[in-house]
Amino acid sequence: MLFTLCGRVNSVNTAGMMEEMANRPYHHGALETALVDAAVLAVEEGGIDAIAIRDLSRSIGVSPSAAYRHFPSREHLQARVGQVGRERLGEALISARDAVATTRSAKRRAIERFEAVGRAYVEFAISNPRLFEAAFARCDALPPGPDEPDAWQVLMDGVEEMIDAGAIPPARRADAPLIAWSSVHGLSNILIASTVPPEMAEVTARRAHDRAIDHVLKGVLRSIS
Amino acid sequence: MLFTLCGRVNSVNTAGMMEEMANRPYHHGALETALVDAAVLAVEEGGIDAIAIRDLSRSIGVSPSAAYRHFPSREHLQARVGQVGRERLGEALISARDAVATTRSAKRRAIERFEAVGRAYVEFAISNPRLFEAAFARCDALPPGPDEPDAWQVLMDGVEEMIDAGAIPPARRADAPLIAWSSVHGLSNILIASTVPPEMAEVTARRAHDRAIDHVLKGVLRSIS
DNA sequence: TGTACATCAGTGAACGCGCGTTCACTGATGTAC
DNA sequence: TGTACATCAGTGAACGCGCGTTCACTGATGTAC
Repeated sequence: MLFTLCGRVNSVNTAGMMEEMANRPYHHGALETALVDAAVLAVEEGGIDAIAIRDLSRSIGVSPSAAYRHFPSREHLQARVGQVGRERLGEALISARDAVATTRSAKRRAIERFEAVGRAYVEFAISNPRLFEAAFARCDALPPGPDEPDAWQVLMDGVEEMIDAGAIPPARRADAPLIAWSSVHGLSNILIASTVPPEMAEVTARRAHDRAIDHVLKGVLRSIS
Repeated sequence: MLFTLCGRVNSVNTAGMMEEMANRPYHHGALETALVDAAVLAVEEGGIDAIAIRDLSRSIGVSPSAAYRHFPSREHLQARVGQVGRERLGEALISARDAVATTRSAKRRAIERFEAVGRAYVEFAISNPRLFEAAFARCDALPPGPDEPDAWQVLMDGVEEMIDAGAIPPARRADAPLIAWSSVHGLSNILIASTVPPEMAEVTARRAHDRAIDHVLKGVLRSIS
C-alpha cells in the first residue's frame, strides 16, 4: 500500500464512526486531534482546498461551531495540515535512514544512509501526494515546531556525514544540500504530476519509478562528488 | 518586473474594461480568449481553485451562462489554463535558448544554450508561480496540442545537442534528461515555496536566487558529464 | 440585390447547494473552600 | 466529603454569501436562393 501510485493511507473506519456517533458523550474529548486527522485525510483526497470546516465537523459528528474552539479559522487548520505533512515527511526520512544496516565501512554507510533519505523522500511524495504538496504550499504559514523533524536538516546532516566519512569533498558542503534537495524534490513533483495510464499495471509503474529514483540519486552523487 | 519574487504579469486595464462594458455589442467577439486570459490572471492571483466562472464572466462583463458556449464546465477551463501554462513555459525556454549568441565553439554554445533553458525554466516559475503550478497540476487533463512547444522536448533536444557537440558523453542520453529536469523543476518549486522575509530586499532575493540557480545548473552539468 | 431562415452567441432568472463564521445558549468538568 | 461556582467544550439556529449549472429566450450574423 505504501507504494501504490497516488495511494492513500486509507484508515477511515465508517462502522466505528457511526458507533461513535450513537453513544457519543457531550464532550468529544479529542476534537482537535480528530479535526486534524480528518483534515489530513481530506487533503489527501482533494488537496488543501478540500478542507471545509462544516464538512469535517459533520464527519466527526460535531456541530460546525465546535471546531472554532480549536482553530480560529479555516486557514489555521490548513496551515496545521501543512505542518503535519512536514512532520511526517521528516519522520519518514529519519526512519528510512536509520534502518540502513551498520555493517558497512563508514564511507559506504554514509552514502547508503544518504541514498535512503533521498529514496524515502520521493516515496513519501508518491504515497501522500496531496499532503506532500500541502506541506510545501503552506510552509510559510506556521513555523516549524521546536522538535519537529525537519527534512532540510536531515539532508544537511547527511551531507555532513558523507564529508566526515570522506565520501564527498568538503568543498561541496556549501552547494551539495541544495543540489540534492532540488533533484529529489523535483523528481517527487514530476512523479506526482504524471498520471500513469490506467492500462499500465501498478507494478510496472512502481518499477519505472524505482528506475527513475535510481538514476536521479546516482546523478546527485556524481554531481556532489 | 520579470524578476520580482512572486511577481505577476499584471496587465489588467481597468479603464479599458469599463469603456468596453459601456458600448459593448451584443456579441463579445472573442469571449473564449477573454475567458482564458482572465482565468490565467485569476490563477496567478489565487491558484487554480480561484477560477470561478461567475467571477470571470462578471469581470468580462458577460452573463455567467455565456461562458458555457465555450467551455462545457469549470473543469475544462481549468484544464485549458494548465495547457496555456505549459505553452508559455515552452515558449519561454525556446526564446531564452535561441537568444544565446552563436559566436562560440559548438561545444561551448551547446552548453550555454542548455544552461539558458534551465535558467529560463526556473525564472518562469518564479515569475508565474501559480501558473507554473497549474501547468503541472492539470497536465493529465488536456493532451499537448500538436504544435504546442513542450518543455520536456526542449530539454531532450538540449541534451542531444550537447552530445552532438561532444559536451557530454552519449552514454548519458538515457538518464540526462530526467536528471536535469528533476533538478531544475525541484529548484523551481523550492524557490516558489519559500517566502522571502519582507525585510529582505527584492534585489537581495533575486541575487540569492541567481546563486542558487548557478549552483544547481553547475551540479546538473557535473552529474551528466 | 433582397429576403427568408438557420445558426450562432449572447441574456437573465432561477435552482439548489454548501460554505465560513457568529451568537446566545447549555451541559460537563474541575477546583476552592 | 460536599457544595458553589468558574471555566471549558460543546449545541443549534441563523446570517449572508457566491458558486456551478440549466433553461427558455432573444438579438446578431451569415448564407442559400
